[in-house]
Amino acid sequence: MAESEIDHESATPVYRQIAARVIADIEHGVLPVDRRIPSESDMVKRYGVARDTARNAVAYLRDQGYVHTVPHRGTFVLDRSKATEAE
Amino acid sequence: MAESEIDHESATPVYRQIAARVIADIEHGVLPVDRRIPSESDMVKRYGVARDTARNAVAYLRDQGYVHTVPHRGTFVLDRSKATEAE
DNA sequence: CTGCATTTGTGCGTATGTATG
DNA sequence: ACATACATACGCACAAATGCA
Repeated sequence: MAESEIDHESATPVYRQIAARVIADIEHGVLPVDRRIPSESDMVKRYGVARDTARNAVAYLRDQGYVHTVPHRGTFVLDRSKATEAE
Repeated sequence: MAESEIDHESATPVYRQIAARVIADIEHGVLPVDRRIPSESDMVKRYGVARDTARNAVAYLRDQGYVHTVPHRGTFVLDRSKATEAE
């Protein structure tokens, strides 16, 4: 389903829209635990956004406990089954 | 914890409060001439303010002749001993 | 070991929109 | 109208670490 384009007019920030896609891929198993999610550059190319925005999306995912970033290697899906979230 | 927190209720703008700290560090030699002052990101993290506010603080410091900014490098302490201020 | 591509880290420049006092 | 402040978003440049041929 490619009905998913970034909507710059939406009230939902672009970085949240991108994060939502990654989350969906995680939830649907497209991105299993330990799998590397698309790099910032990938997001820039795929969605035509600024790197800043891609970084924001990744930061958000990290914030939500979905992934963890390894410097210079990438950002990987975390195992949330036994997550210890504080919300 | 820090005795020096930003006071959002103060009549003194947040950016001026932050600038005042940097100035104090300069005056006290904590930040010697040519030393890079905390980046905008640092200020954002340390004081929990928006980048816009951090930028305002730096702009103010520049305005007062305390520092000079080198694009993509950082903002550095100026030698004011022989300052040529226009005031 | 060397060179190169990839990827994240860092830092500033700029602009827009929103909200408050 | 204006200053202050926050959030978002695009752009540019360079550094540093990693991985692999």
